[in-house]
Amino acid sequence: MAYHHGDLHTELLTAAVDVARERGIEGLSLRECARRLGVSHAAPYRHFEDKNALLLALAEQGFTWLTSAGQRAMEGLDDPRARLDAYGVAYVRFAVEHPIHFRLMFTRELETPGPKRADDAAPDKASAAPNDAFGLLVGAASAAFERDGEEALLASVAAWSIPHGLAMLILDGRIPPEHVATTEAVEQLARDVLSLWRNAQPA
Amino acid sequence: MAYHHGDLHTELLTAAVDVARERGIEGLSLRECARRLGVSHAAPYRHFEDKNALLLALAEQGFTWLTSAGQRAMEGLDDPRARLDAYGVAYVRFAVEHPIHFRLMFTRELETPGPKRADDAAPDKASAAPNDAFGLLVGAASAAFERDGEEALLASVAAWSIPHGLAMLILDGRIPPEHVATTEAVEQLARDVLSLWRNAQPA
DNA sequence: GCCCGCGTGTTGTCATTGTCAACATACTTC
DNA sequence: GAAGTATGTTGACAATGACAACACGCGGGC
Repeated sequence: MAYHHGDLHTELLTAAVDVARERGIEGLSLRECARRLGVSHAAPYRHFEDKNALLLALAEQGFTWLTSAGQRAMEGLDDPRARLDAYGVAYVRFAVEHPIHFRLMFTRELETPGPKRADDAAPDKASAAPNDAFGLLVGAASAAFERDGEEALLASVAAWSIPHGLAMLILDGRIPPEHVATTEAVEQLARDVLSLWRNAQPA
Repeated sequence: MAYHHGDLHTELLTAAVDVARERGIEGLSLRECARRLGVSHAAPYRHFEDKNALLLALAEQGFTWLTSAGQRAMEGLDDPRARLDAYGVAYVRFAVEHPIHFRLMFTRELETPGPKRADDAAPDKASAAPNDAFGLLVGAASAAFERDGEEALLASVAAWSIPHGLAMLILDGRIPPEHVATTEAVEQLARDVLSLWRNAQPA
């Protein structure tokens, strides 16, 4: 399994993130990744079908990490509302700590690989990770809002929109710098925003 | 002023949107735009310094349109809360109706042109449009939340996050299709999400 | 012990693209 | 009518994504 580079597959993933951090996602190129790892320009194609596949793999990784972060944040909390808030804060924090992943998870026109044959046994392994993260949220939101069925979905969308929007705005530099200077500041901002909505208007 | 193509400058903008709609933003190329307009591959460079400048122009156009849409939506409304909600619904609607513009306005690593000389007289004309749209929101949010100064900013961020997050999620196909099938459905969804938060939790 | 096959990596190549320089042309202004 | 400038064109170059053909080295079957 290990050959020239130990594990070129995972090294490509981390190299891609490095390159994207320096040059932006648009400026990411497979050839540059290969160059940094000291392999030839075509080597990546032995591990990823094409550039899009590598980006998709990063997005998948991001969803997995996000799910873990969410679970960790809610660990030990019982109050549904507190759990939902904790998830929200963790969500924003994740976005700030892994901006490249987060952008790839969402911002991208998701180009599903396009199933060559529908009769394949593998049941959509590719899109499992996002569903995990979303499922976690739906559960937390349903409990917090005490809704079921269609209304639970609506509540989930609402509960998702706030941290998602905040995260996006932060990543796009739309929030004044002093509020996003440190991880602590970001968490505080997320908490403030969430609580502002909670107490928004009794009527 | 009008020459070969009437007004190649604006035609390039609309052509770019067309191409982006078909091939995705990543797949947009200046050469393809030129091809469609029947001009040579270098013609666009007489109207935009480079590809990034064209994208920036589209983003600018988007902010202008968004500001208009927001103003139109709030027109005739007096209740601050109603005004803020109207802005939110218009915001989401704008994103759905102009997805390419919206993505370019936000999703993009904003590459400011990088001022060659700071002593130039023009005071940042490029970034005026986003500030208009944001200013409109800050006003509406401050009024609705009855906050001032630093707290008003926080309220604005909160008020911005919801429609922004919802819009992003819709654009990324994360919302079940039946909720985004028509413009009416989208507006209803936006209204529901906003009102859900308003009545979230009295305590 | 030897051979074959396959996973992995390399070299070479092609079309597309962003960008620039040099050149050409039409409209404007005096 | 001439000069100047805005607009377009042609031709080039380097970088990139992607593919094909080839090379190497390790495993299993005889």
